Amino acid sequence: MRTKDETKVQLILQTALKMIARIGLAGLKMSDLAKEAGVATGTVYIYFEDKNHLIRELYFYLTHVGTNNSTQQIAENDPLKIKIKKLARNYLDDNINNPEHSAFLEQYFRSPYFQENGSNRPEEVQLQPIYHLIVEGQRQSLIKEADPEWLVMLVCGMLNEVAKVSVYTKKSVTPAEWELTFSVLWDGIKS
Amino acid sequence: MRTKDETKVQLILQTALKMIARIGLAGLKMSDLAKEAGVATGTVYIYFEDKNHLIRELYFYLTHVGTNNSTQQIAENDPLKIKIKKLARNYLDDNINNPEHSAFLEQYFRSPYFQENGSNRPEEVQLQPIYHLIVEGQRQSLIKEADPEWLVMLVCGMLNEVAKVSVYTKKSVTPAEWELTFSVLWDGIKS
Amino acid sequence: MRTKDETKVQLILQTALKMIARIGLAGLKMSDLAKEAGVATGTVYIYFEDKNHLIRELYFYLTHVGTNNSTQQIAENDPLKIKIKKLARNYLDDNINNPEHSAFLEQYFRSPYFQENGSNRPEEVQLQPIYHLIVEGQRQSLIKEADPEWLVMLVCGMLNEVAKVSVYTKKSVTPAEWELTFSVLWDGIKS
Amino acid sequence: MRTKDETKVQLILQTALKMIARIGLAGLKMSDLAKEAGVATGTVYIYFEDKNHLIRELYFYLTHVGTNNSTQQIAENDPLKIKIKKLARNYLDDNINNPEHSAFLEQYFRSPYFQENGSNRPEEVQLQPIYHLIVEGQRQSLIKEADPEWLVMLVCGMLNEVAKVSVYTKKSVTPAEWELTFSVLWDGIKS
DNA sequence: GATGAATGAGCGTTCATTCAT
DNA sequence: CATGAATGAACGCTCATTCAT
Repeated sequence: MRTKDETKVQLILQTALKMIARIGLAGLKMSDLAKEAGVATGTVYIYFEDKNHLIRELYFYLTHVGTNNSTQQIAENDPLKIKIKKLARNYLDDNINNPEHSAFLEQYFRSPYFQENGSNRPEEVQLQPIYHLIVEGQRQSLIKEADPEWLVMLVCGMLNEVAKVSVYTKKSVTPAEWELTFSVLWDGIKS
Repeated sequence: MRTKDETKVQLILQTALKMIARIGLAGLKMSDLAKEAGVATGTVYIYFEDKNHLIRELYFYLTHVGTNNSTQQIAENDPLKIKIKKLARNYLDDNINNPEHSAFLEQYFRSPYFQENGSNRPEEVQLQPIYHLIVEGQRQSLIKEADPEWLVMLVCGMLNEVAKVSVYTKKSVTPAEWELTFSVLWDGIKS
Repeated sequence: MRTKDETKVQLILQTALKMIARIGLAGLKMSDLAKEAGVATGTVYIYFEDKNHLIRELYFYLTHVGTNNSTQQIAENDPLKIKIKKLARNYLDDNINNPEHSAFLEQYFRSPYFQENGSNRPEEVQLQPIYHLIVEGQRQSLIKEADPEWLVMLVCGMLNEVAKVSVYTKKSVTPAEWELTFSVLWDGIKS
Repeated sequence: MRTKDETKVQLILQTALKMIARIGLAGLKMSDLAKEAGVATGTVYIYFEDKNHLIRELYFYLTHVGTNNSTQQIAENDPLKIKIKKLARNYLDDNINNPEHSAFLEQYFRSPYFQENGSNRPEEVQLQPIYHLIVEGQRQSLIKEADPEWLVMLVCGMLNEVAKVSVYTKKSVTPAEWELTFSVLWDGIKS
C-alpha cells in the first residue's frame, strides 16, 4: 500500500500527532484527521490499512525517528559533568519542545491500540545516550556504583516531571530552576 | 421497595477504575461496566447522569478520597531524614499498590471528558505531606535552600517513575533498589 | 386487578389526560405520570395492566362517561331551531371547556395504541343528541331532506373547528361570532 | 466519489411522511425509516442532523411546498358560486388525496417535536385561496357580511370533516354527498 | 490515486415493566 | 397494597470503513 507519495504519509502522521496532543487519542476521528490534513477520508485508507495500523505506525515513527533536536552541542572534550548537564538539558528541551511526543506515548500504552497489539513496551533504557555517560562516570568513580539503568530511570523521572509541569503551566524553565534541577540530579547520582 | 443502595456508587466507581486501568478510558463501555459491576445497564444511569458525569465523579472520588494506605507509621520523634524516607516509601507504595489511581488520572487529563469540563488541573503540591517536611528540613538547614515546590516535584518525579516501572514490569522494588532510590533522592535535596 | 380504590383509577386517568394535552401522547412517560399523580410507578401497574391498557381505558372513559357539562338547559317545548341552537352551543362549549378530550382523541386514533388494538373507530353519530333533533326537523320539513348523518358530520365539523381555534388562540367565542356561526349552521341545513 | 444526491432529502421526507401516516409520529423509528427509504441508518444523518430536525424539516416542507394538485380548473369567467364550488372541491380532494399531509400536521402540533421548537403555529387563513373568493363575494353582496376569516374557518371545518371521514371509511365522496355538502356550505354563507 | 457519500455494527441512553421490601 | 430501585430490550446516533465515481 505504500506509494511513492511519502510526503502524504508524513503529513497524515504529523497531523494525527498534533490532534492527539490536542484532543486525545480517544477523541481522534478518522474523518476529522483527514479534514485537518487536507485530504479526503478515503485517502487516509490508501496509506494506512486502518486506524489501528495508523496509530501503530505513528508509534514506530516516533520511537525510531527520534527527535534529535538537541540544540546544545556536546563537545568531545567536555568534562563528564558538563556532558551530562548538556545532555540532560537537551533531553529536557526535547520533552518540552515536543510535548506531542510524550502526550502520544503516554496515551498509547494505555490504549486499546497498544493492548491489542502483541508487542511489548520496550524498555530501551540503553538507547538513552545518558546511559552511556553514566556508565562512563562510574568507570571514572564520579558516579555512584549502582545499577546504571536504575539511575537513568531516576534521572529521567525528574526531567520528565519538569517537562510535564513546564508544558502544562506554559512557563519555560528559568535558569535558576534549571540550576536547581541539575544540582539535585547531580548531587543525587554523584559518588 | 428495594432501598437505594448508596454502596452501589462505590461499587460502580471501583469497577470503572479497575476496568479503565485494564482496558483504558476510551475502551470503557457502559454496558461492560454494568455487567462487570453485576448490575443492569440502566442501573448505572440511576446513580450517574451519563458517562461524562461518571468519569468526572470518578475523578473527584480519587482526588478527594485519597488513598491513605500508608502502612509505615511515621513517629513524631523520628529524625527528619527518616520521616522523609518513610513518607517517600509510603508515597511509592501507594503508587505501586494503586496503579489504577494514576492510570486513570493520566488518561483523564488528556481525555475529552476532562477537556469538555471547564475545571482546571489542580497542582496541589502543598497537599503532599512531603512538602511540609521539606519546608521543615529547610528551616533546620538540612535541605537545600530552594523553592520547596520544585524540590517536591523532582522527588515525586523520581518516585512516580519507580512506581511506573515497578507496575509495568510487575516486579516489586527490592531493598537494594529502594536504598539506591532514597540515596539519590536524599543526596539530591540535602544541603 | 381492579380494586375498590376506584378514586385512584380516576386520579390516574385524569392526570394522564391532563398530561397528554400538555405534552402529547408520545411524550407521556409512566414514571412521570405516576409522579404527577402522586403515586409510585408500581402503583400505576396495580390498576392498569400496562401502558396500552391505560390508554385504552382512558379512551373508553372519555367516550362512555361523556362530558355532560351542558350548561344551557334545553326546554322540552322550545322550538326546534332553538333546541338545535342550544344543543350546538353546548356541544361547542363542551369542546372548548374540555380541550383535553379532543386533544386526546385526535392523538389516540393515530397512535400505535389504537392501531394495535383491533377495535374500530366508532362512528357513533347516532349517539350525538343533535342527530335526533335533525331527524325530528326533517319530519317537520324544517330541515333539508338528506342523510342526517352527513348533516351531523358537517355541523360537527364546523363546531369542532370553532372550538379548536378558540382553544388555540385562547380567545372565547364572542356573542357576535356565535350568532354568525349558528347563522351559517342553520342556513346551511334548513330546508 | 458518489455525488451527494439531493433527491435523497425528498426521498427521506416522503418516506417519513408515508410512514407517519401509517404508524404515527411517535412510532417512527429512524432505522425503519432508513430501511423503507432504501438507505442505511447513517445516511439519514447525513441529510438531517437528528430526528428533531428531520421532523421539523418535514413540517416546513409540507407548509411551504403546498399540494397544488387541484385538478378542477377554475375558469376566470365562472360565476362566483361556481368558482367557490370548484375551489371547495379541490380543497376537499387535496385533503382526501394527501391524507398524510393533514395526518402529519395534526400530530406535529401536539408532539414534543413541535413543543420543543419555539415556533408558533401559523394561522395563515389568508393564504387560503377561498378567502379571496369570499371577500369578493361579499363585495358583490352574494355572501353574508361578516368576518371573512370566520367564514373560511367554518367552511374549512366542514370540508376537513368530510375529508377525514372519507379517508377513514375509505369511501370516496359520492356526487350526491358532494352536492349535499356544497348545498349546506353555500346556503350557510350566502346572503 | 483521490474523493467523500454511503454503510451498518456498535455504543450511549431511555423508559416500560418487574419485584424485593 | 404501595413503593421506587432495578431491569434490559430497544431506540437514537456515531464513526471506522468501503466503494462508486
